[in-house]
Order: sequence, then C-alpha cells, then structure tokens
Amino acid sequence: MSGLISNSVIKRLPRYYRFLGELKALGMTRISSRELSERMGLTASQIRQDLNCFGGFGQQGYGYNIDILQSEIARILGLDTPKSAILIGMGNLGRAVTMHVNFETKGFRIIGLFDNKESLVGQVVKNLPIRSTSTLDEFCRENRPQVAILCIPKNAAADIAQQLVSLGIKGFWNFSHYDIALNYNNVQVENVHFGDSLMTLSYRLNND
Amino acid sequence: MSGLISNSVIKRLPRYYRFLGELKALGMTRISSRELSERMGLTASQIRQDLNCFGGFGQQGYGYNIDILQSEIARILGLDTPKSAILIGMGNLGRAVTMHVNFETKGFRIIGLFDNKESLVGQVVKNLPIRSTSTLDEFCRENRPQVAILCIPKNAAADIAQQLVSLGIKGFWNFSHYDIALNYNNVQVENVHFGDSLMTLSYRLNND
DNA sequence: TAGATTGTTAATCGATTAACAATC
DNA sequence: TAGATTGTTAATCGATTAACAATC
Repeated sequence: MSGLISNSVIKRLPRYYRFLGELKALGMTRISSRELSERMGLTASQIRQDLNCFGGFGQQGYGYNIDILQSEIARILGLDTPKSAILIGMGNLGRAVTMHVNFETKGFRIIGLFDNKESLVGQVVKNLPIRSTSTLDEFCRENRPQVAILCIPKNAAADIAQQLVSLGIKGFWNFSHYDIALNYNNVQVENVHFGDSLMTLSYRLNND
Repeated sequence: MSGLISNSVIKRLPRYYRFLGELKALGMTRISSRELSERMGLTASQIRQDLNCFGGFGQQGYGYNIDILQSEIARILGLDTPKSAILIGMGNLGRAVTMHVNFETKGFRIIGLFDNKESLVGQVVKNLPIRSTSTLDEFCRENRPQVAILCIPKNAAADIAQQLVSLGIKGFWNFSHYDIALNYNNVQVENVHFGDSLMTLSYRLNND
C-alpha cells in the first residue's frame, strides 16, 4: 500500500469523505463496498481498490465501519494537520472565498488577508484585517504561511507567485489564469478555473 | 472525426482556447503542435490527437493558424451560441459569481437572479433585480432559461433542482454539495466543489 | 524539390472492472 | 459452520505516446 497514488484516486478521496459524513449523519454505522458503490454511482471494485491504496480498512463478511473509515480518510487527506494560508486579492472573489469557504474543516487556517488597494487596507473580514501587499514580505517572514490563495488577475499573478515562492510558500490555491505549475516545480498547485468549467458545460449542452 | 469525444479531451479544450488567445495577444499568427506542446506542458501527439477529434485544422509543413484554430475551438465549445442562465442563491458566493465571472465570453447570458430571502429581493446586481424564489415558476415559463447556477446550501438544492428540471432546465452549474447528476439523467451538470479542491491540495502538501 | 509538420495508425501505458481465494 | 464481503490478482478497457506515411 501507499506507494505512489494516482491522481484519479486522490481526486475521489474528498467525495468518499463527504458521502461517509452523510451516511454517518443518517445514523448508519457500517456499509459494504457494494452498497456504497450504488449510492455514489461507482463500482464496488473501484472503491475497494481505491481504499486499499492506503490500507485494509474493511473486514471480510462485514464491510467498512463508516466512522472509522471516514476518520482514516480525514487523516490521509491531512484534515487533522491544519496548514496556514494567506489570501491575496480581496475583491468580490477573494471576499466570497474568505467568507464562504469553511477552511477549518478542510485542513486549512487563514492567517492573513492582503490587497494592494489602499482603500481596502484595514477593513476587517472574518476577524482578520486586510493588509497592504507591501507588507507581504515582512508578514511571511514572521508568520511562515505554507499556502497562498490567489484571487488576483492574471497579470498580477506572475510577480506575486514569484515573490511567494521565494518566501517559502509550498502550495497555491489558484483562482487566477496564471499557470503556476508550469513555471515552478516543488510547489503544489490546485487550480480553480471557473471559465473552463463553464465552457465545458457549454460544450456538453451543445452536444450531449 | 466527431464521433464520441472523451471527457479527457473535452476538459482540455478550454485550456487550448485560453492559450491560443494568449498567443494571439502576443501577436503570433501560426504555431506547430510541437511548440504549443512545449508552452502548455503537453505532448505534441496529444494536441494533434485532440484536435483531430473535431477535424483537420492544421496544414502539413506549416502548423496551425492561431486565429482560425481559436475560433474553431470557440465554435466547438459553443461560445458563439449563448445559453440563457438563471442564478439561484444571492449570498456571498452567488454575488461573487454574478459579479466576477465573465459569462458572455464563455457562452452564457444571465437573465435572472433569485433568492428566497425577502430582504434581498429587489436589490439590483449587475443590472438585474434579485427576484423572490416564489416567482421562479412564472419566470421560467415566460423566459425559458436553459441553465441554472446553484449557489444554495445542500439541503435546499434537492427541492430546487427537482423544480428546475420539471421547468425544463437542461444544465446546472452546481456549487452545492447536492449530487444532481446522480438523481437526474438527461441534464448536464458541471460541479464546482471548493471543498474537494482544497482537500486535494491538503493531501498533496502532506505527501508530495 | 527539400524540409517541416500534420493526420493517423500502431504500441504502450495506466486505470477500471471482473473474478476469486482468503477470512471474518 | 455457512454466508458475506473484503483484499488482491488477472483481464479489459481507454487514454496517451510513438512512429511514420501523406502532403503542404
């Protein structure tokens, strides 16, 4: 187990985690790979293969204990070891992300908000003051954030990414169209591209 | 060409479209699959295979005309045939999506905003009044929107999705955790799950 | 024409599914 | 013990990469 896990498997883990949470909320305590597969629209084989990348969490003749399996997946995902994050760009998008996303339950803790627009500096969002981007160096050297969330336009992203990488940032949650992964190795990047998602939907509406 | 296109190919199309736009902005007029592959971090083979799902857009010995290729991809994605959309749920997220996402350039046109919170009804966002969810039936029968954008909590999503499908909605841009695709066939669903994306990043930070 | 690069077929690689022995 | 269901190996399927003849 736990050699090199494929991307396909990794991307299914959060969904397993969510579904197990729902089953728990329903008061269920155990489930077989077959029943879980029917509820999630997968094959039982795939579920067993996926889970066995990380260990044998089930029991023959019984299935899986929902509570245990969910917390194992939480541990695998690292939800129990919070990573500190800063968010750059407090426009509509950055604001919505800050207020709407439940970081704590997903393994993150926001410790700083930044914007280069002086009129926003000092405003408080989710109990954190918006800081000037000019104080980014100082803040990072003092607080050592591990992750940066980029809610800035593409043209600003290249410079900021460069600066952040040199300040020790290890991962990006990237809402900009700047392709960080193409320009830096050794950092983890997770892109959220609204436009790509919409265009995909457009294609399917036209064709399926 | 154009038999059944795999999901992997479809999901790469928006990225091709974006990169070609950038090359155009750089003043370039032609590009080979090899050079494009280097810029995008793909193989030249894959690019040629992908494009040939839809037709022969290149020319031997020359490569691809950037302008023509981009507009072909735009046509394939359906960006030139705008689909009408309504957005349900004008909290932080719905507001940010409405204001931040450039729907027009992605093949969509927002024609209605809805929320069930009476205090929001009547407010104007992006030149559209927020309407009461109680007027959804009437609005849909009169305006026949094709797509719904769900920015509502999971517990509200099941009922609204049911209502919208029966009102003729053909596609969902789904920000909720309700699994529409699992419950309805014949509708297209594109999910945006912030939480899943964050957890994936958490995993990679812990392991890579 | 010679050089370049596509379109397309064949080979490889990886992911999913099926099957079944192990075992609770 | 008998029945159920896992963990795991083998078979299949699909996607990516390599190769090359066609052709601009």
